[in-house]
Amino acid sequence: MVPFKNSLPMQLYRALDAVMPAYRALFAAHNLTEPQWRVLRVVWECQKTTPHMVSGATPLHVSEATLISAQSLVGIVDRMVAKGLLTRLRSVDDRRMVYLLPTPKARALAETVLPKVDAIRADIADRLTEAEWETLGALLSKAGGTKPNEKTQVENERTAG
Amino acid sequence: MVPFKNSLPMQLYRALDAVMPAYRALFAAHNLTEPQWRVLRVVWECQKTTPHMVSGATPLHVSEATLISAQSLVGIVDRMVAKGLLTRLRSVDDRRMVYLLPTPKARALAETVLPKVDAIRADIADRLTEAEWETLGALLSKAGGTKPNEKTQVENERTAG
DNA sequence: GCAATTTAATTCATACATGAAATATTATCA
DNA sequence: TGATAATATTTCATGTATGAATTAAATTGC
Repeated sequence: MVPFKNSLPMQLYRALDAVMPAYRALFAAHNLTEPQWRVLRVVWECQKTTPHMVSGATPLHVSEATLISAQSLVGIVDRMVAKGLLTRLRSVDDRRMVYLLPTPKARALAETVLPKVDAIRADIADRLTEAEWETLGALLSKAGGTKPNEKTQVENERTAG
Repeated sequence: MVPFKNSLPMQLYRALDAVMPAYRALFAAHNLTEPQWRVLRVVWECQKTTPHMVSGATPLHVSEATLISAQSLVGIVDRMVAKGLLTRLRSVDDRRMVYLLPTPKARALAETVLPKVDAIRADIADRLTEAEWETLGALLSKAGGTKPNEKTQVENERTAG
């Protein structure tokens, strides 16, 4: 029987434990939690890539892109709205729908934090070669039951939305 | 800039999202949460591997082995005690110390669940070859900045902080 | 020998995760 | 057309994570 600490979940959790503190410290320095950053990043990306297609940033889309459940998202967005980072806009066409929009403050914040996030990423990137990163990514998705070339759920939703 | 979804954290979270539901469903079927299972497993292992060395199962040890912070562990252990799975025993030598002991009920539970956990693991194991698993493990620890025989993050955090 | 520090466990406040269920709205089809 | 199903979001209850502070006991320095 595989020792507990060599199990796939524990190896994954350990890897996360190793890389996340640096990111979280950065986010905390900007009064953001990690989930809040993920939401901000996705909402910001949606605005940037499709400036006129506000419909991209529905809670469902953000939920899928961030791997944050819809229920969790409610509270996260609540707090971000309270902090003046997001606004909720209910659709007139389909009043079940809500659009999440970044405020100017949020956009500025994203543009401040993104380079620093990338700096951390670049630092971590040095630990492996290009080829190794590629192998790791492929093995991770394979271990997760997703064939390398197969589209992920998030991707499908993305292209669909 | 690396797309958000191809970042190491998101790849790790996706892999966890892919493998954990099966485990969590099993744990839930036995009225356990995932952290509770981790604690149970470690406490049970300590008992099993060193039957007379009760001192192995201190909260600190469990915290390090499970990657659960000491504060979180308090509540988790509280609930497990309430469910009759653990008993807390305070040391007479050093009254700051507590030993966590599995009840007979907990031991029976562990022996019921462990084979099922291993069945899930075996199922997942088929997705990669032996060599690939080894590569994945090596790359994960390398990506985490930990050389194979180096101490874990939790330990480092402690000694560093 | 005792003040200062360290250590182990815990508490507290805030934030997040999860399954189940509720709410409101729109789509389906017999 | 009107009951029913599906969809998007939210609420609720319970459990967990995290940083900061607390308590109690043990160790160290002087």
